[in-house]
Amino acid sequence: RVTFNTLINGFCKAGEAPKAAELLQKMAAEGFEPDVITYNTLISGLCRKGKSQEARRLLDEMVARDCVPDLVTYNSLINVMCKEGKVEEARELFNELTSKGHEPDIYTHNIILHGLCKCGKVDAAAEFIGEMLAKGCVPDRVTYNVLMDRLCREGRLNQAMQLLREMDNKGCHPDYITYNTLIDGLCKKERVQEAEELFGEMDDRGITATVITYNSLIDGLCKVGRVEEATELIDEMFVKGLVPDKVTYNCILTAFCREGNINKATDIIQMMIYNGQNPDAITYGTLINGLCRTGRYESAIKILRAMPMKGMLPDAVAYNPILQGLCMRRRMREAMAIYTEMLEQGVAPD
RNA sequence: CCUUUUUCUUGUUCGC
Repeated sequence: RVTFNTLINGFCKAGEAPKAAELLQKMAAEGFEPDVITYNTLISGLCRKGKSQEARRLLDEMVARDCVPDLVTYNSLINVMCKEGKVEEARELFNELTSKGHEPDIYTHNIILHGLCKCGKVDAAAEFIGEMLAKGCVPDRVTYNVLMDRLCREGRLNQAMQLLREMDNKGCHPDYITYNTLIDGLCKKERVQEAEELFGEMDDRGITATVITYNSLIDGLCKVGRVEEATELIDEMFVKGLVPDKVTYNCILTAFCREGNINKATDIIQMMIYNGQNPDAITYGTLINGLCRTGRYESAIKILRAMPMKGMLPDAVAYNPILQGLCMRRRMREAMAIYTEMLEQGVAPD
């Protein structure tokens, strides 16, 4: 049974929920009863793919088979409710937990807190922390990370930085996500120099930078016009054994496209392919925008039409710059033709 | 540490 559970988990992590569900059938066929861990694994896997309906169906199935949902099951469900923006519903389930015989744990609290933060209910979040503390539920790294992320997004960077120091004082030491969150927050506010200082501090403390750390810094450097240095960080990543991903190249690509430097833009795309990272929908969307900014609508449309052949569906973001550019130049006939094409391709306008 | 749940990064949106 552990073997099956492990395999099911593997498929879920690889984003292959259907194969995982198949294994559930096989497992039963071989005479192994799925247990609560099997169901939890599948439910969280489905939740991660946003298939909350299927997840609920599995919950019913597990109950029908006399497999009692545990706190992990409920945490997954509460999480998917939050991800769908149904925080109120999530809180109801949270409140019902006790009557179901489970005390919400630190995971449950962090999930709700994150849900509240993400939909901007800062006051409710603050109140929730109060409840949490009153119950003797001690904030952990994740709690701090969630809070700091929210503070950063609200531009309250100094408060976020204070929390960083508070963590150390309370013996709840920051991890790479803490630093990634702050570095990104600083970069987004164009406080790149402070971000670089934190990057150094991270290194001093022996907290290893990740691809995401570099991506945040690279994006920050690009946004303040330090594209040259951003590009050099790619080399530094390789030196440290980190593999730049699509996001890394997309950040640099955005900078070149904003500059209207289509030559360098195509160079970076070549480099990404050479380094084993295939362009994604964002890469194309970025390039299309760059082409439009430089008036090259025909090229942009060509790229757009080539996307399906690469197995990618253009989205509204890929179409919008073309429409916008044509509209601004009063080329409405062409704009409407593209709009029609968009609808024909089944792309929803936004 | 080693079967399951929470936190971090990239593209579009007029003129002045």
